[in-house]
Amino acid sequence: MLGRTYDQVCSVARTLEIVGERWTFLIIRDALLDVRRFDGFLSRLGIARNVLTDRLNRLVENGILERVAYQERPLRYEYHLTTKGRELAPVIITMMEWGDRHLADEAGPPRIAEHKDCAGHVVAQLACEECARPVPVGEVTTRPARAPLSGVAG
Amino acid sequence: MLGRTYDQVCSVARTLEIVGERWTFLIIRDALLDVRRFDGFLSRLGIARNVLTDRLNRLVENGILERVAYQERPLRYEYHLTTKGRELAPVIITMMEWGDRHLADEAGPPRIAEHKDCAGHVVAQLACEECARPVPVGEVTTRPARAPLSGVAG
DNA sequence: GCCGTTGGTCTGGTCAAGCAACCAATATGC
DNA sequence: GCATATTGGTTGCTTGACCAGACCAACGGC
Repeated sequence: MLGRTYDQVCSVARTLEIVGERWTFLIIRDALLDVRRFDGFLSRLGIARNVLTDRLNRLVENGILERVAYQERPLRYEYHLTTKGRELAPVIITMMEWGDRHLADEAGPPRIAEHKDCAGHVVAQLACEECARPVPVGEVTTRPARAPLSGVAG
Repeated sequence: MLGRTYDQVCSVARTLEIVGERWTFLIIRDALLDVRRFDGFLSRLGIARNVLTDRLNRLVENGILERVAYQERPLRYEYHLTTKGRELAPVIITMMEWGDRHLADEAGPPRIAEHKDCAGHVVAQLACEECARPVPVGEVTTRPARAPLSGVAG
């Protein structure tokens, strides 16, 4: 992120180095809503052109987006989410839910997640593979998975 | 975020305005690991002191952290997560999982989430309230929840 | 009275973000 | 053939965020 990195042995820090820059999450959010072209991102986000260029390039470099030609003469590309990129949807939906719960205005949530198959409401949750039940935030801890090499971060 | 805001009717954008700045997610990650003092964050993160001051103040203003005095003379505060702040844990765990899946090195994930009660492995997942089943990323859409006022964002 | 601890503030330089102008390849209208 | 529009950028300048390090302040211990 920002050229300098967080430089930590931590999957959260590593993830943020790729998607933690300003605008990046919103670009991915829009890509999940089927925005694909430079102009589309530009007009929806109100981002500076050079910054958008930079973010799209970085996302392509990191395998979140891929460039797909949609016409020759002039050669033009669309930016499509890869599988790796689409797998960021749970992160975004989880943020959306938190925002809905804590930052919504009177009108309620602007947008809701839905199950394609049955139109049911989709929620993000933590689940225990042992108990096979949803786990409330208060019941989660984390622990180091391997011998702590440097003792830093997690 | 950055003084200017994303200015969108979108819970993701609103959330990012509060926690989307550089370092903020890592501060919350550390707070979830029971780091509470200025020096603690400072030494674990390698963040500039003035930036840490700024981020802690913003998190307190936004009700993610609260200042709790732990001694008088000199008056010293710890920074504790509020409930609102602790509810960001699913966001961070979801990012951690994505990083584990896509960015881990040979040694595997540095840290894993665990259910306090049964020591089972905790995973983040999307679930349908209708089907009461986990929902794969490919089966989720979002739709506007109210009449689209401006037609922008979600 | 001096050092160490904790939690900052201040300063000055670097680098990212924002904005507007410009560029390039092509299609379209006349 | 020339002007104009469309799409997707690049360039250059300005502003402002981030960084490192110095400094400050309140106190405890010796």
